[in-house]
Amino acid sequence: MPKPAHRRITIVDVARHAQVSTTAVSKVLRNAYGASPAMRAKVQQAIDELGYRPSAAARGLRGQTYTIGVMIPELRNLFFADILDGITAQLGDTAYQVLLAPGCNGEKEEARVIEAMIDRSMDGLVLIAPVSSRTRLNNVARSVPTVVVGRHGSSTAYDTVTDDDVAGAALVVEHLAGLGHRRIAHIEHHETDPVRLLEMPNAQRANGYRDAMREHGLADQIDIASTSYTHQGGYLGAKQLLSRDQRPTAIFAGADVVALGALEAISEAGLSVPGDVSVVGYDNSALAAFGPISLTSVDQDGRQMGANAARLLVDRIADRDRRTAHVKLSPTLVVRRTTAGPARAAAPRPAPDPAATRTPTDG
Amino acid sequence: MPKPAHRRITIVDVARHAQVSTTAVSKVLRNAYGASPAMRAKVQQAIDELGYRPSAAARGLRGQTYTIGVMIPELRNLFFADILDGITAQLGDTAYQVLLAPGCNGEKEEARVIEAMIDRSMDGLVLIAPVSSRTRLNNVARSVPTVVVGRHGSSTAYDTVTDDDVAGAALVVEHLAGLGHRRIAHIEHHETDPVRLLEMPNAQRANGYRDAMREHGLADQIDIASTSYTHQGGYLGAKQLLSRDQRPTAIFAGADVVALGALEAISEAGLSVPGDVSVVGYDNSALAAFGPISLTSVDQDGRQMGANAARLLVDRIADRDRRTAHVKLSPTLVVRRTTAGPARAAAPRPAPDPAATRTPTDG
DNA sequence: TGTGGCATGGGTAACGTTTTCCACGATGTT
DNA sequence: AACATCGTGGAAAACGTTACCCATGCCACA
Repeated sequence: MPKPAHRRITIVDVARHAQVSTTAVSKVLRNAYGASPAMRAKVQQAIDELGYRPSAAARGLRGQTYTIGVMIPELRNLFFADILDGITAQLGDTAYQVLLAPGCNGEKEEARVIEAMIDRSMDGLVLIAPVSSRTRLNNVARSVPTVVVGRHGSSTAYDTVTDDDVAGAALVVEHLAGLGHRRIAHIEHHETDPVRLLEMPNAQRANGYRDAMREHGLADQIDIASTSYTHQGGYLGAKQLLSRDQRPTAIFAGADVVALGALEAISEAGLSVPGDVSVVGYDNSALAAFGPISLTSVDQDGRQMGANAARLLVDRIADRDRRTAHVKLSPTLVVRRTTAGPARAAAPRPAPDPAATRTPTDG
Repeated sequence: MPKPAHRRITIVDVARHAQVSTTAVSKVLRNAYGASPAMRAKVQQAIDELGYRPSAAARGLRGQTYTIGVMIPELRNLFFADILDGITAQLGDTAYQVLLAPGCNGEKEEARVIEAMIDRSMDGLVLIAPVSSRTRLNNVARSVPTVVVGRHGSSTAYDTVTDDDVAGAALVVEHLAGLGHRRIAHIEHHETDPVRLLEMPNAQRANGYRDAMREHGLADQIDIASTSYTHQGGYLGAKQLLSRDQRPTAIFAGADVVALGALEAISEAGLSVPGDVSVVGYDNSALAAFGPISLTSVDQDGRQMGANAARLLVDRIADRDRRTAHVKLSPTLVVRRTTAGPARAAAPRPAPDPAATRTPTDG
């Protein structure tokens, strides 16, 4: 044979080969009710012998596509990659296939991508840190099962999975205050939109910072540089903070990249870390764990968030009318080498290597 | 209106609303031949008024799905993200939507993912650094237009886009030899499979290294540590190389992560970079560019590779029988602060601040 | 007045699955 | 014995789009 340009095997071929109806084959494929064990075996054998694979396009026309779409705003963000790992791990033994839609930074792009996923009749959507309006999200959720990850604010249309950013910020303040710091500053991502001010993690972190400062009797020390969650934002924010009359002894950056920018500004100012200034990040990304950087950071078990999202989504696909659920996970603080007691502190402790330092190999 | 639970608008609705046939609407949708400008306008208006969006599932059953699948073996690899950016940028103004399939490290996983994409009747596939056998790739390419990125070896069934890894390795050796180095060692990703030995970039880099060393009259200095392209691989490889009787004055790591591992091993051995040992990476990832690391590295324009891949794929979708094309791009070397002349060279330079120490320096 | 080509529009049969409904025999119940 | 029930299997109608082919009207040309 030269090149048969194989016509794809269809359910009809399988049915003929097993000498049953296509209905029967379909039932076996979907584990549906109404097929005896004998039938199941017979059909399964035909499927295996012919190497049959169902066409998702055809399935989508009537039933499910067994496809779950995940929207990721930024592929380079390692935290998002962790979430994705959690999703795929949770979905590993199911029939669902995960597909990612890349390149959706900005509301317009995001809308386009979500539409594209709906057009492709995906069975469910996981939206990671979406920026769309609440109304829009509700509309989306009404037309397809949806789980929103990393955005606060509960809805009756979609499930959510978040990390407790307020608690994360509190962990940071607590850690620093426990080390003896009082002038603890924060670099936040500037936000004006009133809804986002409530729902976006960055705003929650800033709120958590304020609350925790007050709780530790440091209300008068609250000092926030409002820039953006970028390397440059960290650099500029730290510069701003360091130029204060009384400069902070500790900086809580709202994200790891921000902390890296801050580190550069601090070093540029001729100061040392953690000798003169302690620095804490957020996300516990691979960068934070990297030996030479060794950044104290808040860890948000991304894998578990992803796993929860996947579980909720599969549940909702099975029962579209169940009540919405809102999972909030607790972060932990990973102490590394960018935090220590303030220079002017009483106890002249020899800076001990914190327990969280890692061997070079598990970076 | 309470909650209509909107039935999706179909092509029939549009046809009725515009008072034409579904065939006409379909022609307008696909920019197909046989529709007058007047017809186009009328139908387009109906589409806009009704907010109609075609169902990809239904389309896939007869024609195209306007979906392009990209297989990425490792999301965390920033170089792959660049490639993806190039693909989406090139496809930006077309009707195609890019979808990513994650979690395909390993031959088995890769096969599963590729099958999944074919099942979903994608119009074309971009496979980034696939590990499947040549036969398998050919089979895939026979059933769907395919472009393979980052794997050498030409095929008559699929197009390829690669970076010239041999040239890249030569750039490194040239740079180091130009600085006066003679003992230039290499850390490679171990490979035994004969096909991969020819086709995989890592093998090509090792070959390029050997060739370049010979060309520079350094054949007797060839020294390779065979580990893996991971952080740990770099750490162990460097440890191995540093324990040689005559230790190398320069290490060419086959990838940036490998270089980072090597940096840790070097620092652990009490040596400085680039004072005692120069280090070069490959990929010019964001990590390499990061100020405190500032790693000299080979840059492979990932965006351009992606753009080329997308262009080739769209071409092939349009004409499945055209000859296969094989694009090979040239890398460049980005010199940063991890390379300098060898310590025993003539000039008694004061040891500069090695980039690998923890204190952040600049941007 | 035919004849052929071209531009335009539509009718209809796919495409491969799932869903809905019905038939049939076996079994249990009154 | 008559009647409901259950378990199993199949026929046929969707699902929304595109491909294929034909009908029509118009024009140019012999």
